[in-house]
Amino acid sequence: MPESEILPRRRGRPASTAPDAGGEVQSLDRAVALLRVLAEADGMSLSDIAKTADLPASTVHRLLATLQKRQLVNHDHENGLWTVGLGLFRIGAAYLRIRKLPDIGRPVIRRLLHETDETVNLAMFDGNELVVVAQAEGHSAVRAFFRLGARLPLHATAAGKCILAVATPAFRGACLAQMRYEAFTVRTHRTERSLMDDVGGIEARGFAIDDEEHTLGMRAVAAPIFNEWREPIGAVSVSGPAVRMSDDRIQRLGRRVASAAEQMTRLYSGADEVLPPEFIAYR
Amino acid sequence: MPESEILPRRRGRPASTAPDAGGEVQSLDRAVALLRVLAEADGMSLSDIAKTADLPASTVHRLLATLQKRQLVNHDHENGLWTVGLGLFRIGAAYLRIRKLPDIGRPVIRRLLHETDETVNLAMFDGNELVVVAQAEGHSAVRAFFRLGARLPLHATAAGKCILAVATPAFRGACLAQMRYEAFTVRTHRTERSLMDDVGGIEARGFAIDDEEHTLGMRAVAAPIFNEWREPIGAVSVSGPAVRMSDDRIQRLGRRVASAAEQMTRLYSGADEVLPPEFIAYR
DNA sequence: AGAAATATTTCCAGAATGTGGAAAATTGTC
DNA sequence: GACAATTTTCCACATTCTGGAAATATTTCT
Repeated sequence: MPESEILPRRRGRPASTAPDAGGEVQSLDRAVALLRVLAEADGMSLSDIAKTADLPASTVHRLLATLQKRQLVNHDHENGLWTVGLGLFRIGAAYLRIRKLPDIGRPVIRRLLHETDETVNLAMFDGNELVVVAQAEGHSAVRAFFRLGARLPLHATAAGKCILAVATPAFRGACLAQMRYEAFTVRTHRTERSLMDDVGGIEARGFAIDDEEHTLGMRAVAAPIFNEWREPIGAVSVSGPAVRMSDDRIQRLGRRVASAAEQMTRLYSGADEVLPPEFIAYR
Repeated sequence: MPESEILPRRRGRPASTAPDAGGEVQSLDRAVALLRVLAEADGMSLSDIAKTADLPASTVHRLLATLQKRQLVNHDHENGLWTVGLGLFRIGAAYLRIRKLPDIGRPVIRRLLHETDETVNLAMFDGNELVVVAQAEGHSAVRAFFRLGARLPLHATAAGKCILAVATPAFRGACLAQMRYEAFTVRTHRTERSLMDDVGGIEARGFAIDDEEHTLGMRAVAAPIFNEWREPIGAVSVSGPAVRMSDDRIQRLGRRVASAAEQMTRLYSGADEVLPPEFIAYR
């Protein structure tokens, strides 16, 4: 089990380094340009769009008609104006769900890696489980144990336990009710009592500790990340071999992880401006 | 209807009534299909996408490469997975017409969440469909069923039914004519008669009720939000597990949702000034 | 370790498909 | 009422897209 898993690398023929390698689809490229034009102004006539995009009206009309059928643009039949459609919003909204936390977290975990030289994981909580969505690997011999997309058990990882610690009592109860207490090592919590004794101390301390509970010889610390409603949406963790993770260093790393998590919470909920203003409107 | 205004009418050759008149651009149509696929999953490989969209891998690759150059999709060079991109979000978010309501509604739904401790959804109606544009999730074990960007069926949700209830007879007729009555649960309305019996009582009551019609075990209440012309532009709903939603509580929540909707109507139609000045510029 | 299977990217001949000028059908203006 | 402006459709032409196959890599067998 403690085999250092290799990250899933890219398969297939590698992309050439040429700047415009790969395909070029003219009609699609033009359609995207039209969407950009439409996004600037709210409601344009066909001829205005054609003029702005520098394309013949018939071509613009054909592209818009196709987009309209897919609901990516609206065409007001009263006044003939074209606008960006709800369908586009629907697709665009998926971006927040999928990419917001990883995009925000990447620079933070990168700095964490450089400071600690241990593996850093960023995991998202989807209501049932934690999923690793970004990571930075330490350069040591012992490498990452979770790969991108790996699921972290709530009862046997620092990330999972810190989520339990900050959840509402009702939600925590629901999680505990269906907990299966799979035993990964001899130190894995196997009863609710044992687990909750551990979890109870996390909130005051500010971070959770995994003391060889998932993998023998590995210790980790983690802290939760919140959204603007103060709901935990994920966690950041630092893990390394027990020989390097003395109790003393665990405390220092724990405080560092907690401050990194706080920073990500601030970024995620829009306190600081690192993302385009559109983010703020729809969080 | 006082429709004697000198509204600018549509100019140019009128569109034919044929359903698929106008242009068809295959490559663009396919690209939109790919975006839809990507929006559903969080990260897919090329071959998965090709399989799902039922297109040859080389074609998919060419389209994705074009979209990537325009930032509409991301391609992770580490693991080769494709996701929806920031550019897509930026264009979708530029949909100014749907921007005003979420901005206004956010504080209202936040208070609604704190008062009720149940999931609150704010959806916008664009004449064809209802789309969730903001939400506040309850802290309980049972969570939201609709996420941002989700489409709400008119016949099987409280939000949809309250829109039908306040629409003009002509518009309601048009909606009913193309209603497909998809059955989500055993309680979903499956005939126009059944649906309209329900809808008929909504206006007098002030709110609509979804009694496990979309999801078994879930009940919800909703009320419509109007613009300054008294046209319904969206709805706010509160939903929770049936065990917590007694008939008695449904009545109380319904009245509360109705008053929240009224407040949003007032704010939206400009009775009170709560928005920052820069907002005006975008209207 | 080598072979087979799987995956991504590029290439290219062939033709399907998109292109855009022109015509048709309207509304607005003088 | 004629003319200008605008949107939509039409259609001949060849540009542009298509998709099978090859190239190049990783993962999994044997």
